[in-house]
Amino acid sequence: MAIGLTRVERPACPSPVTTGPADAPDGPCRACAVRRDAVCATLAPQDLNRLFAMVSRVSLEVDRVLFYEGDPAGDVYNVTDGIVRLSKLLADGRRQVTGFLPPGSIFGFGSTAVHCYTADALTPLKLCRFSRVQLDDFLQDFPDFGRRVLAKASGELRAAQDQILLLGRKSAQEKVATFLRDWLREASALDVAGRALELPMTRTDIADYLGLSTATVSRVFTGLVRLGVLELPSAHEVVVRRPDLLDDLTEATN
Amino acid sequence: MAIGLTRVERPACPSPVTTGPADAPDGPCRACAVRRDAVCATLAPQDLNRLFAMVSRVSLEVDRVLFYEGDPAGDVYNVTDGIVRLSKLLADGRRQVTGFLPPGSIFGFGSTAVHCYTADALTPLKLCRFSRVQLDDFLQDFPDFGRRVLAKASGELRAAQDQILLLGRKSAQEKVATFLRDWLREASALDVAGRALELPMTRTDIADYLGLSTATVSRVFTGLVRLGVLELPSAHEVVVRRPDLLDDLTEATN
DNA sequence: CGTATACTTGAATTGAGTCAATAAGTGTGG
DNA sequence: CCACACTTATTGACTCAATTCAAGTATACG
Repeated sequence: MAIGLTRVERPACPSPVTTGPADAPDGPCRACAVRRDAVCATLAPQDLNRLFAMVSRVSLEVDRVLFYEGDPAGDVYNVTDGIVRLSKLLADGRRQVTGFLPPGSIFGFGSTAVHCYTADALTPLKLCRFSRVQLDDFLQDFPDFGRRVLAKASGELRAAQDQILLLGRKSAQEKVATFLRDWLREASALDVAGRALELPMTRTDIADYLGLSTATVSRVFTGLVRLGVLELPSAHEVVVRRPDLLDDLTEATN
Repeated sequence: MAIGLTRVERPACPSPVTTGPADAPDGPCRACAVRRDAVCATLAPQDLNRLFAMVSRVSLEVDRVLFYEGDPAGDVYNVTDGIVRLSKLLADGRRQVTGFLPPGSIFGFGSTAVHCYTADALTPLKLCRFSRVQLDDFLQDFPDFGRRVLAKASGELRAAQDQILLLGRKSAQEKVATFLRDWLREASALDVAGRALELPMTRTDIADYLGLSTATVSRVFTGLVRLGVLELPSAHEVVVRRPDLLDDLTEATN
């Protein structure tokens, strides 16, 4: 089996736009889109204010890089808007996307001196940034906060193990079907179901996420259309006509 | 590409042997093999005693199952001796080994109602078992304990992401070389280097860990012997003659 | 010491990749 | 508003790495 080659160059200007706490919605955090999901969800209002006073808000345009694999690490991020793309590279340019993080996710915790993946903006992003030291203080003072961070971390671990199963043992069709099913689930938790679903990532992103080539991803997509499972109004929109069939295809029963 | 098929049946008797705290070494935990690595490492002696009073010690023979994927979850485990094998199955029997956990690892934390992998004994095992409720109490009372649990969890996450890169983008030879290098590193942290290294797992385990077939694993092994990188005194012993070459093979430079 | 299990190796097959050509969007500026 | 350039997606023809199938050989164990 040959290996996907997606060479990624460093863009000229990776610097994100940073602003202080001031520009956040009036009652800070009150109007936050991930108020219910994020690690800070169970903090009392006054504690939330204390946390908010420590964070800086970060905005990032599409494809801008937050940090590169190998950069010195020290900050923790909480996604409030948009989707973060995490990826790793091999020396010869082969890329593996390790995750697409929706709002409510945190990343960058972990105690390595350098980041072990690149984080960039799949869609326009808004993040809360705080330092590991600040995280540590909060873990100290608010056990429930720590519990929620641990819960997020173990959720990520669970997802990673599912991805390991997918990458190690599933066929191309099963991989794509699983990806679409999961994306559908995630979206319908927020969006309205039934309508066309937006796929913000490119075929290359999907291929690098599933350990395939773009050609194969494309072929499987058209195959699913032929089967009547999907419609593709455009390259970045999917209508799942038969969620039941899609589900069957995520895992052959033999 | 076809998919590895390793059908796994439920053995008749999966029940582990459990004993109370009583049978532990005299000053409990004092003589524990993972005293320095485990989550409990930084607890003060009296806190350690409190923790020890809560845990039950579990012993497991080779290939005995601790719990199955899908079993109701509720306990957390700390490996003190031996190696735990974690694996997941697809409906048709394809297996993916998601990890081999050495002493000092914890697993089973995470807040799902059921376990999302099977845990069994790759080698004779000794574990500390405690409930999630007890873990929670400890997180509440000892922030430093919580920090160490989080550090373990993020270490596992990092390892999982490395495995995702390996499964998604590496060739068979790169996969096997990476596996051997990592195993060597891990062992030399404990064992004496230079001598024959024990590989307790079968070729099937390795194949299911690397997303390959046993035939391919076997062929790559003999290939590495031909290259002068390895010697294989027996199927479960490796001597790494050229660690430098092995390292080069973990990732093609193009 | 025989029987089951695990490992190796060869031959043939195949799923997914590479390479390459077209098609379809997406902008940008005249 | 259209023409040009550029990127992204689809599709076909061919290739190849890893699989399956099938012996044959070691190894372990009761």
